Amino acid sequence: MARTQGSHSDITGPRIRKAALALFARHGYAAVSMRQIAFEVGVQAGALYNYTPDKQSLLYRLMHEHMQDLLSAYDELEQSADASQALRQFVGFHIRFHLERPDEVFIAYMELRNLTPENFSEIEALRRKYEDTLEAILSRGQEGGVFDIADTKIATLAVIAMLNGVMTWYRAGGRLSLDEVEQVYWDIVRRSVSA
Amino acid sequence: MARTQGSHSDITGPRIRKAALALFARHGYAAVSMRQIAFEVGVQAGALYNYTPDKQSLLYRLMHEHMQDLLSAYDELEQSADASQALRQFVGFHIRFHLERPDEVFIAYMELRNLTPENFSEIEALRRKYEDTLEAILSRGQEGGVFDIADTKIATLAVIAMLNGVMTWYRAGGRLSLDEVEQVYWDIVRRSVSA
DNA sequence: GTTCTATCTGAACAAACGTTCAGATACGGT
DNA sequence: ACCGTATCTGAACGTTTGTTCAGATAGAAC
Repeated sequence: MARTQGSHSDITGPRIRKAALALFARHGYAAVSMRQIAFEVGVQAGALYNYTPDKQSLLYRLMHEHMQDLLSAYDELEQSADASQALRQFVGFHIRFHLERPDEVFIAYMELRNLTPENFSEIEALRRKYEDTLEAILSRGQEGGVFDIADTKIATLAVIAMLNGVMTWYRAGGRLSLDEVEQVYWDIVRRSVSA
Repeated sequence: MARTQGSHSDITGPRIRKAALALFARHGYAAVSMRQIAFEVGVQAGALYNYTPDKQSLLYRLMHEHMQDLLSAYDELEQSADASQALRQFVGFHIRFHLERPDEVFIAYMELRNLTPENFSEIEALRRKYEDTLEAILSRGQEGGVFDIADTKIATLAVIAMLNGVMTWYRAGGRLSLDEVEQVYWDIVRRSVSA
């Protein structure tokens, strides 16, 4: 008989979040039931409530942790003083970080509307914080004369949107390697902002 | 007493689709019930089934009609033989067409996963058809030497992703007019592909 | 003015939903 | 060997879900 009760599973919590992540990404938050998540973990639905107060918090935590990871990972990079170098760095970082976490990324921007207003505000603030790091690079280059950008706010959003597009088609082992993808996108981005 | 029955309402069908469109866009397909849609129309849930065999078909039809509209609207444009002109035309068309239909656009690419496999294939084929029109322009310009593009397939997806980003932030009456938005994006696109 | 029929109501269906909780269980500490 | 407690089960709760359908109704056709 498999061990089913009593053991203080330090691993059940992570397993729940992992299962929820995969299911939310594939079917969408609203379309996934607590019972499906529980089944994936190999547990009854009631047991989930030892690890989350409710379904909404499960979603919020996934998104919050992802945004925190994103920001702290970028912070750990030592940014080049040269704006052009910094931009190249950003492009590479963004592509690699996001391609490594397709499920988190998908959720973090498809399930925003399923957050409560308060939760939404917090996630949105983190996202803007990330966007601001890119805009800072663009503004710096603009002032330094290495970039020629009509509107840095729009350019920021345009670049991020473009880079995010990678995730809709990139597949490991496909026609292009990660390095090639990075190179191609850097080519496009560089020229779209260069003086 | 309001007229509630018997009248062959040629308008109920469109009203159902309109309500479904708005609700799906705001809350997501899975989170919207047939009763909510019916309430919005001012009718009982059962009446919806005079106009759609099921909820899934309602979603599919909305997406299919949108993609058809997109393709036929673009076909009606007389495309310039000059690749650069054609690209500019595409950018303007894409931005305007999509900004005029925020709900349809939102659904057409957020609810793909809620389609049955067969329905998904059909919508996906239409989307690829649209993307191919852009790639044709880029390839033409590449061969003619007016563009310098490393990979036209990626460039196609990158441009469309970038343009789609407009819808996440543009609001009528905001800081920029539609003409200005179009101009800024054309600037970015032009430079990202120019020789 | 009667009949016909498309349209809608209102109730019903089984299934699934998120969440709660008393009770069973098995491990860690003693 | 025993206890204490964290963990999980299993059943239950009240709602809501998509969908069906017999019957009511009102406009169209004659």
